[in-house]
Amino acid sequence: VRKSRQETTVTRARIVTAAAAQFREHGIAATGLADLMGAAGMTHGGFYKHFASKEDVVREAAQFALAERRHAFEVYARAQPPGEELEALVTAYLSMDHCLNRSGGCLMAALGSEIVRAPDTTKALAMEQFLAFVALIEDLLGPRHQVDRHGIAVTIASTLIGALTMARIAPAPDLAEPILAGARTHVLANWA
Amino acid sequence: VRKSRQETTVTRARIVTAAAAQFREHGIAATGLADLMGAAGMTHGGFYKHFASKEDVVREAAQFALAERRHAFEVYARAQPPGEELEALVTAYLSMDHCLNRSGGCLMAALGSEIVRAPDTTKALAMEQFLAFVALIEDLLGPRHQVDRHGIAVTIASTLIGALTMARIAPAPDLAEPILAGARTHVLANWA
DNA sequence: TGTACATCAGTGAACGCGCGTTCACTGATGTAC
DNA sequence: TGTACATCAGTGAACGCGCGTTCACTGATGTAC
Repeated sequence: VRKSRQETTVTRARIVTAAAAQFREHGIAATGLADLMGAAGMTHGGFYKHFASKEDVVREAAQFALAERRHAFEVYARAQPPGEELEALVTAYLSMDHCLNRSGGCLMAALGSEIVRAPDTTKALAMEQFLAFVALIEDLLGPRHQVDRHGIAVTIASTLIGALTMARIAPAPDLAEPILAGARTHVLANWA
Repeated sequence: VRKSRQETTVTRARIVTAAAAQFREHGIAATGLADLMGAAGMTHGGFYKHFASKEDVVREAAQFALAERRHAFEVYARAQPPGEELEALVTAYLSMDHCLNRSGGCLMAALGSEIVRAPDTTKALAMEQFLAFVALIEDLLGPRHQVDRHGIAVTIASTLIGALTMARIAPAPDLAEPILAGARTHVLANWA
């Protein structure tokens, strides 16, 4: 049942999208190729017509998810009134919506400690995307911060990722909320 | 080859210690019971004389590792000259030593995103330990911070965990170092 | 433009492998008298 | 205190299962003339 070149491209993209969601929802190790292909609406056998190995799709899914999320945050932040961009980004990142939406949220918060053990090529690509996110924050930083803007942006990004991960460890939303709120309050108090 | 009650207790503790190191080094899903028991100097069959399931030893290893690390940080910090305790803790947590020592370091940074998917009992225990770490930081916070000390401590703890995780994603130490240094500088500038 | 053939996306069965868990067995330890 | 028996920590083989990967096959798509 050969498919046209255009259909093949679309199918491949559908697998990457499904993989990005499944990995973030259930973790990389816990997501089997059959789960992943099933979520993309296919059987597992066809996987190797698109990718050479599981590690291959992990790399592509990570790249896709990180770039997509960063782009969405950037569009959202830049649509805000001047001077409120950073506050909007921080508030959106640390929202209960984001906390509950693992499969569509930040891949670093969803898979951070699994990426640490990924092959170097995957880690390098994740680091590139992290630094691009840091660059976005740096760009949104108000003019009152003149020295070490990069260091401040690294700190803010780390706080967001750390706080969201901890909030998700909370076994109930009423324990998660104060973690998100605390981080939001103090990041904004210091830098927005 | 029955062992004495005392030996049995020691053996059980050895398994928990080995498990805590193996899980932090290689991840929970990637560590098999055979690896874990091998690291404790036994064969895998004896595992079920001490634990009811893998999830059981995960829970105990997490509890142990988090409590042990927090205790060590507390002892270290309180041994510093008055007023320098928080700076010492932050510096130690964000050191390259800690970054390279996954198997003996902070379990949240090593396994954060795997704990998110653990059963609620494990998540609850991890959250308790996180809040105890937050309480330690709150206690070390200087007297110039009077309002929302808990919120500040939550933010600092999140920043430490997030920054260490990101530093470990860096594929080389020269990319990890500025992340640790940036977070250290700005946490100390704001709150120490 | 039409025809014949090669290509290849997707299916579903099969592969070896390592996982968590169970079990029969061993022999030193604990207990009862 | 000594003896007989029950207990149980640890071993190593075995269990079923699901994993990543391979493969023969199908039939629509792409290509060559």
